[in-house]
Amino acid sequence: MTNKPATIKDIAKALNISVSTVSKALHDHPNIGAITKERVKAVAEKLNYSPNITAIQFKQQKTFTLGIIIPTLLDHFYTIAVNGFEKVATAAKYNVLIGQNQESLQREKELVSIMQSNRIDGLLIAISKETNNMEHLRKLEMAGIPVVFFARKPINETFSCVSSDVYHAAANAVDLFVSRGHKKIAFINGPSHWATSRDRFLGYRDGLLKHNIALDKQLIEESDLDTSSNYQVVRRLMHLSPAPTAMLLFKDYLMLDVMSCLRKEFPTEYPAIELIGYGALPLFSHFERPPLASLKEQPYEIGEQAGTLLLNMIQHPERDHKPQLISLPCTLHYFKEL
Amino acid sequence: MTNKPATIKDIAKALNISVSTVSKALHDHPNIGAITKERVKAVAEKLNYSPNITAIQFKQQKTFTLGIIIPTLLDHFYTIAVNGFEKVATAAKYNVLIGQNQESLQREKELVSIMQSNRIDGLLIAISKETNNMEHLRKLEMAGIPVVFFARKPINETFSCVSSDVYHAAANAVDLFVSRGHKKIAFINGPSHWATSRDRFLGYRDGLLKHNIALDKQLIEESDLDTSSNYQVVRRLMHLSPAPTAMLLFKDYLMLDVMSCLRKEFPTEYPAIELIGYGALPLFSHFERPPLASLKEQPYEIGEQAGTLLLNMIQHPERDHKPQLISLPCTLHYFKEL
DNA sequence: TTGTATGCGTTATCAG
DNA sequence: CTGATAACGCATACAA
Repeated sequence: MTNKPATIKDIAKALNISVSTVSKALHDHPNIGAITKERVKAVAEKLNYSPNITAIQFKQQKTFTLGIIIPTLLDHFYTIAVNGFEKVATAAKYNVLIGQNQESLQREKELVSIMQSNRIDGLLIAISKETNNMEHLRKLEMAGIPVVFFARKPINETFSCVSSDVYHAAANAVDLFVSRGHKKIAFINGPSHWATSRDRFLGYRDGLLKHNIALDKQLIEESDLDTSSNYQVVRRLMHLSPAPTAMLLFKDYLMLDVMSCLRKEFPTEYPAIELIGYGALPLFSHFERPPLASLKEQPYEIGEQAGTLLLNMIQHPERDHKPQLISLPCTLHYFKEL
Repeated sequence: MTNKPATIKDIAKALNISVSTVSKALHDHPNIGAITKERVKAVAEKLNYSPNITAIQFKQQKTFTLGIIIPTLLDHFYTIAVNGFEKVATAAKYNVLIGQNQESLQREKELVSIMQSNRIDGLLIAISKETNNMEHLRKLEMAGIPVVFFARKPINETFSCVSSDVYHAAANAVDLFVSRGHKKIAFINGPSHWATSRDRFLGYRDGLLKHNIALDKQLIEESDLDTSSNYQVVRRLMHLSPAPTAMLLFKDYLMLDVMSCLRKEFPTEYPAIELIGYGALPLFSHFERPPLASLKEQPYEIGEQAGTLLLNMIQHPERDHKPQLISLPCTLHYFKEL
């Protein structure tokens, strides 16, 4: 049949009443008689009526849609965050539009523009590694669409952000390394313009300080998060003398590359080297020789809290929303028995 | 400032011309003068005009939005399929709404209903493992919204479906096992009401037949795809005498559980057992003791083709769209040198 | 070549 | 308690 969907007009006609009465009846408006309401609802049911959301969106100037932009759906940290975000969004009757920037600023701008013309009510974003300029996001804010960052945020940018407490996590990792006798603890960090990289570094530095270990710049590297760069960095570290006996890694995905590189290119040294990453990927449980540990983050909760923050900004635009920084604790997750 | 976004009205007022002229000018309508077009576009630019998509959607009775429902974003097969789907959707100027049924029929129905009231123009779906009844999807079709299945489809349902050619893949896997001397080849399948399970079985059966190996029902199991079920099934197989020396597995995620179970509970037998799954997960490249092989599927291409099919149905509703079954070849991907 | 008028489905305001 | 009507932004048939 593929009939056109029924509208309130059809209901009105069927009952010989006005559309406004129908509209009110369907919304249980107080000054509509109980009998009328019932009759309207019965006909609505019979005609298989379902409100035309596009009309409502248009009329209300609200889409009840939130955007979330992440680097890639292939990283479980982000997909889990999406799930947490969707939970609070759904609970508040909002839809979620997901976009992947694929670590490209260009793509990210396109996505923001598409989402803006789709009239999203708010945006949650983990910026691409290329994103060195926040114009496209400031523009959104100017247009009255709140923006919340998560996981990644440049130093000195005044947006709200929800992320992991990577500072204390790094310090804890150093504690563990030191307690296991390590002195040459290398650190491979992520992009240095991110606050979340800087905080990892500070935690690492203060952790070493606490144990009276001098900071050795040679042991600190920065990866741009692709495999060939990761291999390069490991080679550089392993050719130091003495080479590090432990490494703190920006992310578990980086740790995977580090492990592969060590296994293939430094097989004799590898067994003595201990590694700690961030993320605690479940796949390590399938490894026969897992890394020492990983700092387990809370992506689901990060998504939830970011969503709550965003909804709050949307639902109370009149309030003054100072940028907030929220960080959720990480826990050391051991893959080996100690 | 958070000014209201500019509309064509504003542009018209600024130039003292009519809205229809503006509308046409912006669309490069043939019978608008070149000078007028330029002036309109200049003002549009200056006012930072961006069309109100909600109004267009409402007016055109089309949302230019496609839905895709998958079991979970945590399975890379599906996220890659989403990417392929997004590619063709984006190229055709369509947006994509992603939903996860989390293997729940209940949730799937909710998603379909939400997407329907959001007036999606078409739906691509990999049904949940609980989905034994297609009412909610038939309803969509009745409402004129085309539906295409992918990866999973019940036997005997007349929907279009794009999936892997699992039949030949299974036969190839059996060939490889036999060439390596295996005679006791177990098979752990997925839900038996899916065509994609039945086809795997047929390929397995015909593969054995070709090599004159009798089908042994004891060697055939069905998993309901959760870890504890997977462990149970492996235990049952390993307690046969003689136990199988090779196993063909419905999916790589199942293979991961099989490997863990074998490693933990059958450590002496494990090294002699060879495994082949479906999917060729990249994570196996990080394993020191990877499985024998996996049947590499083409999720990206599956997403693309399903998207193309769907767009075709949307853009040419007048044509008669008989349900099509498309299957894309798998290739044997070896993790070990043979 | 440009302008005028209409309608898409809904809600809200106001009048009865 | 119910009804008539305007308005949201845009595209388009039709008029000028």
